[in-house]
Amino acid sequence: MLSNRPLRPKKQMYNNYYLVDTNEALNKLISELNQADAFAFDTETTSIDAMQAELVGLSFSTIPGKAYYIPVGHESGTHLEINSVISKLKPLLEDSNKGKIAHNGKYDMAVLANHGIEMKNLACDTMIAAYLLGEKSLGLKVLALAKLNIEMTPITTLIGTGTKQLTMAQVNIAEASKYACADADITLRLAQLLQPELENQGLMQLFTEVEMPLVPVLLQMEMTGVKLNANYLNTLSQSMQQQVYDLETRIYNSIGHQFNVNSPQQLAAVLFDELGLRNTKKRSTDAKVLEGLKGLHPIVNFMIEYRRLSKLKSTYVDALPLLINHKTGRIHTSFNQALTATGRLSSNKPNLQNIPVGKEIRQAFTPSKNCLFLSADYSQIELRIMSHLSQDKELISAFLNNEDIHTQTAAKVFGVDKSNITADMRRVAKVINFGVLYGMSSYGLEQATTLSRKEASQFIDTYFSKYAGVKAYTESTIKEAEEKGYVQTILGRRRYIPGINASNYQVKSEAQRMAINMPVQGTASDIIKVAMIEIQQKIISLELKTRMILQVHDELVFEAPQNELMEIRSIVQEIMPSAINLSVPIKVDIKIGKNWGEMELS
DNA sequence: GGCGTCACG
DNA sequence: ACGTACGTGACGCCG
Repeated sequence: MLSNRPLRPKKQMYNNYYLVDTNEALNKLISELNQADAFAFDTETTSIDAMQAELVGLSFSTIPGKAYYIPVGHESGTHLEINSVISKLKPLLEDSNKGKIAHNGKYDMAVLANHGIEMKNLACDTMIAAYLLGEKSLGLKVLALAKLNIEMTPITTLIGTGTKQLTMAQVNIAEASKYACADADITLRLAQLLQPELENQGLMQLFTEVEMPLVPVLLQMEMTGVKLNANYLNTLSQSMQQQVYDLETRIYNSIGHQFNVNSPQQLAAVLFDELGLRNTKKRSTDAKVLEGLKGLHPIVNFMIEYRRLSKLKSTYVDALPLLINHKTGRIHTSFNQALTATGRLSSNKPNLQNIPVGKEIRQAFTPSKNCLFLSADYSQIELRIMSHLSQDKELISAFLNNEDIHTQTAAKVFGVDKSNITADMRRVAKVINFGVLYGMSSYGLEQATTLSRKEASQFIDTYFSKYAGVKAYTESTIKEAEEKGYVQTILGRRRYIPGINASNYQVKSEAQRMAINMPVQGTASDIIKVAMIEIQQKIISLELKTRMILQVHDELVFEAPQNELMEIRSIVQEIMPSAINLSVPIKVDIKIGKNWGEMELS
């Protein structure tokens, strides 16, 4: 297949790039920045990790094709002294009337924060703009080629690769200057190109009122971090190590030889070939398969427990303490705002959005001295959103009347009065309610319950006859996707669904499920993002010491001094439910605790 | 670097 | 008849 890339030649980088290494030149640049409404900038540093990065230089651009580089941290060559540069730039960067344009501005803001600059007014982050526009690759260099047809020099040309890789501080100033100026220049040009596209696609409000104001909120959360009780985890690790060792021994004894218990392939050989245990379809050894093999051989229960323990130990108990920052003594996750297909955030290094529920691990997360944790989570937010988007009468009335939604669904699909719903019936109904959000199939429902395919199929039919609005909504959403090629949230966030008109059944079905789920999951994300921005504004305006520290999709966790607890509780209880108006009330549950593992409703 | 597995919402 | 639940990130194995 031929490349989609335009055949016209790459544009030449005609440009005026200037090195700023005298006070005169710096003053001239500052006056130019002062006269501009907005400017693009970029930082050069010694590390991709903002918490470790040392500032090497800054580049600025106010006019396409023209840029300046201020070296401040090169190991050789002469340049201005870093602190004098910082103090001269600080007023401009902290001026909230001066718009800043950057590519992944959260990173640059973190670097500046480490030099005492609290940057204000990130007006356009080109990485996030590209994300909202559905660009597949968000790197500056790739976007420059794709959107501007400009081929930029990769950083490896300057610093090399592998173990011999240099840092920017070791690159000579003239080379670094050209590179850094191009970054600021291209960022500015991209902003000028992408902003009209946002406008055309109805994404500008989402961009300027949600995504851009969210950046400093996330930065604050990342920089604050969270305290971790490493001593506790280290002790826990030792006792887990003993248990893991004991389980390994029992596993080997049960079959008479050793093997690598961590190898699914070797385990499959033991279970299916050697022991001849029931071998359904593939050679999967996942938890569900093991669950089905229970009682057939002693190894099965040992393996189930071994998997649980080794997962907790390797992923959390052992890994988390290693990520404690030596300067702050806390762990600092990184939130990715431009990754998911639905608009959710993601969290990495470490991922604090998948810490196991329950006391054992979570109690290791503790508040600072004299503080408590307060967590606030949206109750059944996605079903409430489904009721709003679908305008289904029965779903809406359930939430308006504060009914137990799973009990109501159970009553409808089982055809039984609410007073006669058993725990089992409610459990099935809960799975069905979730299934609706995912574009459920009879097979999916069968797998998630003990129902047969036929029963599952009947329940789905009954569900859609009782909640006709939901059925109509899923059908119209799929239709919209087929016609437009994308679906959207309440704030206009889009997800393009390329497979929606595919002839392949499987591709098409997957696309349909994505189309059904994204507006729901994405709207939940819109709502919590708005709430985060408003809560943070309130915290700042009231000069509270409370800090927002985590977001786990439908939950916010705060660290609050004892004497601010009641105030932050009422702020959160005021703002979260009213962040975006739906056709149904939004409910928020608040818990307070002395660690993340022992939170109690408040 | 892809795959299987499993932690979360 | 088709053959799956939606969205993530981290770990260990294997090649």
